[in-house]
Amino acid sequence: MSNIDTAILKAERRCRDQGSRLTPRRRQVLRALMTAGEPISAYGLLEVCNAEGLDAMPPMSMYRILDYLVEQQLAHRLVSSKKYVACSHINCCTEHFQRTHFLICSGCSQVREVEMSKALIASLSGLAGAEGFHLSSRQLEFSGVCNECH
Amino acid sequence: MSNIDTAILKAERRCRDQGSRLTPRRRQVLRALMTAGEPISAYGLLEVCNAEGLDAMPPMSMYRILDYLVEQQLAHRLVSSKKYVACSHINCCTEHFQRTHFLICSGCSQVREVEMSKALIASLSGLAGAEGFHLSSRQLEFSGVCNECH
DNA sequence: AATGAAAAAGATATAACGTATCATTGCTGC
DNA sequence: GCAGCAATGATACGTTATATCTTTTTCATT
Repeated sequence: MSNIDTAILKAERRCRDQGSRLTPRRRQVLRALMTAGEPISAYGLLEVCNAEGLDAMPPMSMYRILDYLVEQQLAHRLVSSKKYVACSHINCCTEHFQRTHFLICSGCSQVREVEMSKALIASLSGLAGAEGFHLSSRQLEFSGVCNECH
Repeated sequence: MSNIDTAILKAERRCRDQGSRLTPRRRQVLRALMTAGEPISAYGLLEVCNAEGLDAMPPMSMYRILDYLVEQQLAHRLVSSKKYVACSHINCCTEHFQRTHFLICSGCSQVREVEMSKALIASLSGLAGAEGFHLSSRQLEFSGVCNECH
């Protein structure tokens, strides 16, 4: 059984535990997202899914499904590139990180999804506090270059 | 002389020093941006400018001018909201920060533009390094709530 | 099984954001 | 004034995202 199949099973369980369902459409999108293996746009996913023979899905449905997957933390939306990635931690954890960041390689589009250290959160909150702000961002995105591309 | 007028003068000087010009159109957009006082979209700015009586400007021109202003660091683009703000430091510094972050209040849209501390940069770079990445982001955006809205 | 409420998905239209390309205008140094 | 370059205008189109209404599916209850 492939990694992806295992992940789908885990995702199904997660949805059920949350009182919702990983429907066939949602499963199809999640699988497409995992298969892509790199950030992909909503319309890119649409193309992939609609090439798979099932009836054509309208954009609205794709956005709804992506919203759902993001809500369930099975996927993430990268605001800096307007693309989506499957969560890297579907297989490894029952609970998702509270705060995450993404290191996005501008060479190869590879994305590393990393938990924020307590120390980093503390220093960010401190900085914000000094300016009279209470932070609420749960996700940060950094662009950079990975070792291979460097 | 208003703050904005002073800033325009400074901006003009900055452009001249860079070997370029703050043309009437560019000045008009920069002034509109400063007058708005909060993040505003390219199309929002277009409306403002086109309401001012001069000939209508096409979207393309607005984007070009915004690109220019961002390049000159007279304005910044907030990727998380697809909006633009005038740089807060036109009046106070000759050189702009190398790295900046933005604290964006989700209550009142107020934006605070802050220089990143060396310590923060160091801890971010460290984290990225541990993941085999070399950071290149020069701008981070945090959403949060300001004291007044809290 | 029939039924009704709620969740999900489909259909259609349109809004919002952004860029490619080519033509025209205007500034600047000779 | 005129050549060359920077800036702007005009037109068209591509991409991303949402509003709204309808239909289908699911699932608990009778």
